[in-house]
Amino acid sequence: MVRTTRQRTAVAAVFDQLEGFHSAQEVHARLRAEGDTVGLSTVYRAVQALADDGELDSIRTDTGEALYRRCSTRHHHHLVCRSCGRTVEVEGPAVERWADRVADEHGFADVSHTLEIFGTCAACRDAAAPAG
Amino acid sequence: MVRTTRQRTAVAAVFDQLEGFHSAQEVHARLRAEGDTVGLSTVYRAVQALADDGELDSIRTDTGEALYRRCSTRHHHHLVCRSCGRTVEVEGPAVERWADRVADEHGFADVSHTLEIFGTCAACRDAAAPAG
DNA sequence: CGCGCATGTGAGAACCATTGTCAACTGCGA
DNA sequence: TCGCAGTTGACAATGGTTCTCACATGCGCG
Ligand SMILES: [Mn+2]
Ligand SMILES: [Mn+2]
Ligand SMILES: [Zn+2]
Ligand SMILES: [Zn+2]
Repeated sequence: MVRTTRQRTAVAAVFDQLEGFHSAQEVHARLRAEGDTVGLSTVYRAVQALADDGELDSIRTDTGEALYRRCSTRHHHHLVCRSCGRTVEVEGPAVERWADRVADEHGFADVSHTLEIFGTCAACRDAAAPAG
Repeated sequence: MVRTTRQRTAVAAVFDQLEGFHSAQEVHARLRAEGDTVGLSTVYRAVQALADDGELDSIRTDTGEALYRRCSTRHHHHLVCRSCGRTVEVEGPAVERWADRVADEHGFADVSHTLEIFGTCAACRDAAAPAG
């Protein structure tokens, strides 16, 4: 049976104040900075539990680091800025159907999928452009 | 300027004999077993170089481990069996266009994407089914 | 209200894939 | 063949994540 603890509440609260994806380490540091001490192990357990419950969405960076963000419960994917990390939730029913169909055609069952789109957002392109 | 060395040749050769995805560690062990000694660091550098050249395709496991496999040069995605790791290369031009369009609509440029489909293959389902 | 205990916590160690170091080695153009 | 930039590999270091285990505590129950 799952208990409501100060620590779990604090970790969940962080994601209410934060946009985009953040690592367990980042959440831990932020809590520390606020004077809200929560052990690193506990933060890891908390974000994983939240992700299992579907309250957080998770992705892996190129380096294999796990990032989490609060997300809507409905199935969706992410459009992520390579430069600033800004993310946009996107949906594509047609893609969903395509994935299921392709898997079915090859005899695969219990189908799931991961899909992420990467690019450089307009703000980051403007920032990089020569002034003037 | 890139040199042809015994080690790089050996690593590349492994992927000619192997189906599916394999880790650097795995490749290293296999070379060792064949009496073909190649340093672990060298194997890591070799698979990364091959991936950069587009000769190997790479994905990350749930645990963040990098896996590589020889793949065709044309853009495609993977349908992977959760149980045995068997993979099928799949293509979906419509998905490509959708991803580009979605990114464009949100002002993102230099767009790329990752897409993987997971499921249980027919063979694995048969194996799991009660005998008789 | 407490009690009891299953759950949760956290400091620190362990894990383990990956990367860095650097002296020795070698492919290959000149 | 020479010279050296590119390459190697034993080993150390990194760093994110997980494990350990003694201690703390939420909460159902009496
Ligand atoms: Mn989807
Ligand atoms: Mn694609
Ligand atoms: Zn951006
Ligand atoms: Zn299978």
